[in-house]
Amino acid sequence: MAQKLPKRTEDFAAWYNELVKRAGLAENSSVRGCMIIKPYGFAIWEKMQAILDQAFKATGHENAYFPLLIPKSYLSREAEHIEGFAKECAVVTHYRLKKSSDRQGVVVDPEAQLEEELIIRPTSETIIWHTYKNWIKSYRDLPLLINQWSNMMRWEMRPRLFLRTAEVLWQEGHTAHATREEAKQEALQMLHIYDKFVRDYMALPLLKGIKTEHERFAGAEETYTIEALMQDGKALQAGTSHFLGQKFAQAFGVTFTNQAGQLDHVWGTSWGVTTRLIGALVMTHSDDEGLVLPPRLAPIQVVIIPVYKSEAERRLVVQQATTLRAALLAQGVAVKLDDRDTHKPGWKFAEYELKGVPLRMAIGPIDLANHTVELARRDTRAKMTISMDNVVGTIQKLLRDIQDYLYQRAVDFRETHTTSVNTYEAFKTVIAQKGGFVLAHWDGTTETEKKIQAATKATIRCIPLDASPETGNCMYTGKPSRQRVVFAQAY
RNA sequence: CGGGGCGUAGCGUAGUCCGGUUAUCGCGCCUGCUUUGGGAGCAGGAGGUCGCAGGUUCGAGUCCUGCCGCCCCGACCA
Repeated sequence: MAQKLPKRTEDFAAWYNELVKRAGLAENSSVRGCMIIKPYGFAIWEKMQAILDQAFKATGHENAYFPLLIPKSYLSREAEHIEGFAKECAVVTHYRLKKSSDRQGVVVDPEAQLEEELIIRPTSETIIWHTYKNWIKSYRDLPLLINQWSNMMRWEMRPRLFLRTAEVLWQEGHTAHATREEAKQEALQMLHIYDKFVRDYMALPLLKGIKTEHERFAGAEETYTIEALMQDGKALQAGTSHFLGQKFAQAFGVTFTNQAGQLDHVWGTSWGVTTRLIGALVMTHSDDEGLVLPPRLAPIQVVIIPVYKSEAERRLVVQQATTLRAALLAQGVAVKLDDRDTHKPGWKFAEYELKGVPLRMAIGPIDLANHTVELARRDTRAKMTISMDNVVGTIQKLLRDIQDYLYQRAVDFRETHTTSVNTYEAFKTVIAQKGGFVLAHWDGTTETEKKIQAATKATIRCIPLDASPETGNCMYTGKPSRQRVVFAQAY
């Protein structure tokens, strides 16, 4: 008898942690803060990569690869940027080891010290803009639309699987443009690509908005964000897209001659999403039985489990299951037939529920006699017996239904966990007791923002992009405000 | 880096206060038989430098000193 997961309502953090490990997504490694992404978790990331990569290429971006190591001096070029990242950089100082004096182990060879230390990239703006200086001379070289799939490292104080790790897998896009307007459009375009991906594939509704000055990316002129709401009422930043203005072009001397023959600095953007998306996926849809995956990202969409007693029954059932698997594969359904004889059906039922496989098909002697199969939905846990004749069509429809249902359920959750307040007292109560997104008026100053954060742990997640203007007074200072902003406690 | 806690089999743990034959239990693992439509049962078996290094003692998982690692809370954060 295997152990149950902790309950979400009792200990959300423990539930999440156990679920990630038990479902086979990832585990902690012997290097603090660095996780091992296991095959099942990596399969989800590969699906995410494939879909996003296609969307990037469809909008004219090309993939490239820049070095992991960045000369230290590059990071001092853009003042705000270094301010934001200096505290969490891993530094390479030597290039050789040697046997220790007791011959038992190795030590760093003090004679192999680097003249200039190298920084493991916390993000690649600096080395990329250093390179762009050589690539860009004329308006004819623009726009330059580059993406890279890579890893980066930020020495986080308190790591958590997928949500906050020291080493992170991600993609980072870095583009250069001839005009302010074009760069800004690019940053917004990529935000919309993220939004569409997260909504359509991850079945997760998002809030699109602008970060306040306080929460803005170090070195950006404007940061756009997509914010998701988790089941425990905390917000999660799922992706960001930055309009860099001319800051990095100025810091790295990236200029071009425009059509009028004048020299100007180029305009930049950068945008990225990380394996944190997997954490968002887990925390949004899953339940106390385990993972719940939306069909469009599930590595296995349907699992077939044969049920039998005798060896003769086993042969007949597996034969039929193999035929059904082939029919599903032919229609592009990701199906797995688990015909291992080393585990019992009940064990497999629980196992694939833990792993969040959207649909389970059980087939046994009774089904062979009745020309049926049993289907079970992971999301609603509903079971149904259907005729074998309709299996493929029914499954395709159910997969679409599950995708839609998960999205709708997440939308409903977000709506019931979004609250408008007009007073600071009401704000504090909602943040402390209910959580979720809280819409309130704010006077636009970092000072007020910091005071509210210090008192309630809630931060301004974003200034919504698509909200209608509404005049009011800041709940904290009473000063005038033109729009509500979104507060929440966040990961 | 500040505060708190914990290191005993692959995992989770009892024992540590108050030192004493062979270190407890559960899960998992292996073998056999019976089982197989919701995490099977019975029987047998394997698996341990008690985090590391010193010290006290006739005797240390247990007491003392130092070190290392991990977890939780805070500051930080995609």
